[in-house]
Amino acid sequence: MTDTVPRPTLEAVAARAGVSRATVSRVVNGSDGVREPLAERVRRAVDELGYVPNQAARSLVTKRHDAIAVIVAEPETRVFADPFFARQLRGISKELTAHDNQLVLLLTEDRDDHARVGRYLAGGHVDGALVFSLHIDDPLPQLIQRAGLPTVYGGRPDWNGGQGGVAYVDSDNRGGARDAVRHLLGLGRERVAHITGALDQTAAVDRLDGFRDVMGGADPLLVAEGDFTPGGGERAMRLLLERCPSLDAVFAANDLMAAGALRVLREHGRRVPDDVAVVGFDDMLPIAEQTDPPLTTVRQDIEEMGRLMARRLLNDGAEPDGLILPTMLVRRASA
Amino acid sequence: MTDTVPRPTLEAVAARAGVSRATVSRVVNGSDGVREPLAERVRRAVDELGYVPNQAARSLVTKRHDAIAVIVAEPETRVFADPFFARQLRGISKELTAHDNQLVLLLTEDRDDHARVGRYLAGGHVDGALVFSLHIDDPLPQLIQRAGLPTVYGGRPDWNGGQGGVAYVDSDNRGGARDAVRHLLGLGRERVAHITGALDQTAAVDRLDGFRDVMGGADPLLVAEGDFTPGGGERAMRLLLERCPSLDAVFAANDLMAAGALRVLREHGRRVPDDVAVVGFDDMLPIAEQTDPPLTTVRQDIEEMGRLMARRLLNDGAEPDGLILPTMLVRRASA
DNA sequence: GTGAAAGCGCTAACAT
DNA sequence: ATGTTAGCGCTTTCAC
Repeated sequence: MTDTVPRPTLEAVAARAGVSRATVSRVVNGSDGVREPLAERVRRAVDELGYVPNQAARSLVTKRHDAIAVIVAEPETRVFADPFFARQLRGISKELTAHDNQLVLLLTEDRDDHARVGRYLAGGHVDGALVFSLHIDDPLPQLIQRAGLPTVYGGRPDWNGGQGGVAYVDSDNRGGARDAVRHLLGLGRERVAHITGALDQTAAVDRLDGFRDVMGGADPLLVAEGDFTPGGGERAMRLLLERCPSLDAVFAANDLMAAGALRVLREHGRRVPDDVAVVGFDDMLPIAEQTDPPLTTVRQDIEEMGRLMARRLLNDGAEPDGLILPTMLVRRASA
Repeated sequence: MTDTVPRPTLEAVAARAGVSRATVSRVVNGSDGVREPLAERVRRAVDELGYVPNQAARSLVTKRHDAIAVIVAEPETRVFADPFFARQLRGISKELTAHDNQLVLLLTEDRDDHARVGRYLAGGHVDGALVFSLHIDDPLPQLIQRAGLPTVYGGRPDWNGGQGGVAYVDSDNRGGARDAVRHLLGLGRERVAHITGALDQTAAVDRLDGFRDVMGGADPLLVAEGDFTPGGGERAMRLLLERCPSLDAVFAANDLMAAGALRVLREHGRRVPDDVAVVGFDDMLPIAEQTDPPLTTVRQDIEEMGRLMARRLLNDGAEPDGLILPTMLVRRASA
């Protein structure tokens, strides 16, 4: 790494402005109590020297870092196959930026990474953590709790978080699923099937619960387990068609699977929505708009979710409980 | 932000091990020259206390941060509509992790952000920068150069970078485009059209150049400008169909536009590939595999690109020149 | 080989 | 209102 020219220090600015370091520090940090003529002199010196505070030195004494870690635990490539991740990141980034915080991204794929992340968090580089994509039984939360950092989870964790519970932000997966199924029922459909997501993620479980809320004790053969991938959606759709050829509607736990289902339906000569109506979940563009026919789906505001996670963390609004964002049914041609 | 328990310091470890701080420091940093019995005592003390070095204190003296900034300049939402971004990030993350470096993500959308980023880089928080998604005339490179940080660009920048040139990693856009067009010609197609990307990005320009390398002075009406979005692909395809109803092949500068073109073609009753053969660029899954018919396209290894960028930066292999990665034609059903 | 001591650049009491 | 001073926790000469 090429050496960078030594940057001016507080001392240098103080000398140039003919004041003490403390005064410069006050001006730089916007602390009041420096009279105008002086403050102005300092500001000029700062400009002339191109002074920028050394963050390491500052952190050393303040014990703050103005940085938070975003941890995405995703061993599979799933995250990278959809824009979800990028959207949340963007929401987070916006909020963090507004509060002058930096975003340190920690991507983890396997156990080794977990240890590394644990060490990093314990190392006191960041003021808090935002955590995503947890699967049931993920060891990460324990590591994080041990590090004793304020943390907000993205998506309802599967464990209660002990005494105080845990701070998280999630979409109203269950309510959204109910809306989807009710919409199908409202269309006059009678045999509504469901393709679940990977059931080791709470989002999948919650959407399944929503489906059941409305369908009650419907034929269990109308539920097929998927995994949130297009391939999984295809397999599940084939299975459903085999088990219940008479089905007239499908609610898939995400758009990717709905797209897969659409293909299988076409392959089997079923017209959508005439023969079978299809609803997805996410409103993930460009998927939802590009399917044939365009997908009716449940929209969740991913970016807002990211923003709110960051906001809670920064406000120490990280009160240990869940914040649930509303979803919205978006009608297109598939149902 | 809840206060975190004070963590043990070097001093504490030294006391517990009955040695000096200097010795502990040596052991912790793997410096040789500490005899075995002692070293072991220190290691035990570290474990027992759960000591983790304070990075701020360390940086203060070493002036290194073991962190690099990844800057994604993307005012539009394009990045977020495709998995490109996430893939590159993943490659970078892997490489960085292997070298015990952290990834600080800087997302920028507008001019204000640029100033912020400039300040951040100048602030000496990171040891280097990786920069993406530049558009022609982007002011960012200047800011970065002024900060004097080692930098590697993702994708060929449009400016020479002055004296020494500039370090970057890019796919062989031009060569890939040539392969695509030759493939079409090899299929016996005679009127090959091209839908370009946003021509303020070098990737789009290079792909267009590749097209022209092969097609020579073909009818200029066979080239329509797109913008890398599906909508842009649709518009361009309509235009092309209008101008040259006899076209029998299309090379789109990315898969998203190819998908749009496919829809328009179908809408106009042209069969693919029988009437019109279509080739995309990127091999962006799940897009390329999910279109109807699945897309023949030019694959670029995005993750590898990210990895190499990081590697060059860390090795100070940031020699000021370009590294071009090969592309590969992937045949599916559309051509 | 090991320890003592001098800072790195900054903030925050405490004086004045 | 401004300056003086004592560290923050670590690495790194320099003695021993």
